[in-house]
Amino acid sequence: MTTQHRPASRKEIRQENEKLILQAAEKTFAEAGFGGATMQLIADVAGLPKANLHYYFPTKESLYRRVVQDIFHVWLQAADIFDAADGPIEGLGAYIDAKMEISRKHPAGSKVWASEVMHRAPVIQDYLETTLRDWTEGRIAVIERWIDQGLMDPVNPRHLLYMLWATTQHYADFNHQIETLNNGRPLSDAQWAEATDTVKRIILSGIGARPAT
Amino acid sequence: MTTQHRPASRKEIRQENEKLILQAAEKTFAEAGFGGATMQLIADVAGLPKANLHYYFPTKESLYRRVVQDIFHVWLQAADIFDAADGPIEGLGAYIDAKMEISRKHPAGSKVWASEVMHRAPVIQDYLETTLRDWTEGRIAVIERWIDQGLMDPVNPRHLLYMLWATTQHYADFNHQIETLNNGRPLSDAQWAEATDTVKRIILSGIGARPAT
DNA sequence: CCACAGCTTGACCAATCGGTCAAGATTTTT
DNA sequence: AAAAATCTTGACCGATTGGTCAAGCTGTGG
Repeated sequence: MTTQHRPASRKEIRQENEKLILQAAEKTFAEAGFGGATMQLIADVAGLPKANLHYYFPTKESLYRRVVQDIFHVWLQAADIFDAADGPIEGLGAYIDAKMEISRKHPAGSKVWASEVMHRAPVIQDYLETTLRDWTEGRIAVIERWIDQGLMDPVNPRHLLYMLWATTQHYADFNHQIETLNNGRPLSDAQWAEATDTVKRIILSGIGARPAT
Repeated sequence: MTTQHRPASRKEIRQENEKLILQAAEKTFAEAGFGGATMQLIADVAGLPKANLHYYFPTKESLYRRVVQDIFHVWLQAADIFDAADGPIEGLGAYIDAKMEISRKHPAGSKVWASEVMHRAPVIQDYLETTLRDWTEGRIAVIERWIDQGLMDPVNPRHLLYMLWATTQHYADFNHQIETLNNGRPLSDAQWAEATDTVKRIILSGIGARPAT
């Protein structure tokens, strides 16, 4: 039972504890919401005394802000696949794959984001108005190019994007409902594969995507 | 300024106040979450003293439970259209219309539901396991019949349903994000029509829906 | 018109929460 | 090895919250 006790340096301690706290905070905020989560509960999940949290993050709001920002950056990265593609089948297909993977592996992050946006984005409104808006316009331009190239039917790109977000994030945000309707069991590997496949097939077929020759 | 003061009878007073409180509660729970909403704030929105809320609803949780239950019943009603249809184009099309309409008119209700499910349904888990499960199985059977009749491609009906829920509810739950990406303005009538039309077209085309002759 | 049942409300309370603080432990720097 | 900087933590505090209560108010049925 002699666990190798931390020979940790200062920087290591800081990094390790911040990570521990951020993980506990993400989970707790996702499960209880901002108002329902307490610093004491987050501290318990992280295995640290409450006063220690306030040493690293002065206020509950600053901790929450950091959690939401981190999630947002993970989301943005997931979209690089989008650009490297020659057409909608490859690009949108890979994007759906990536977002479904995130929904499966990190549902808590998705829930915190959803909760933040549902409450009118009190802490990340500026991100919505700058980074997200720019990102969205960029992808819309890509989709419009595909349409012009005859690689897909002329559908409204903005609403297509919303549909992709809605569908993929639904598997994270509503995972409890989906589990309940799956007889209380989490989706198996095969079920996740079928979900991803169904989503891809309906959307790609729905927009009349054609392979880039 | 002499507002016709309540000649109200006992029953009328009760109905009127309960409705007032439930409306204020739905709005407040949607905006702040269960933990973030306070009885005092709900009372202010309703224009009643806080102690009066506790007269009609003994605890915050009982008020919240009532709000969620009411929303759930509205949702179930919206699906009657589903059954009366001869095929997917008519049935799913009408269902999408109905749910988009609800998302536009009552976003608060959708948000409360989403929040409840995201937090693992602490108060309506039994509904998920009974009513929602039965409802879902029923609709899956309808869709499977359409597939057998050759009215649409053989897609997994369960994931198709999730896709419908995800997409339509997204316009309510994430209305703030959508508004922000629309230059801070709510969607116009025309934009709502285009959203609904795009969703219907992609999905109905995506599942290869054919008219019932 | 009177007695009773239902409705209203300001004042109040115990519990909990976010946040503070000072004293001690540990590592780094000089 | 001593001084400085950083990290840890139990005890504590003011503010807020959900909920209570008793006294007064208002329809209603006899």
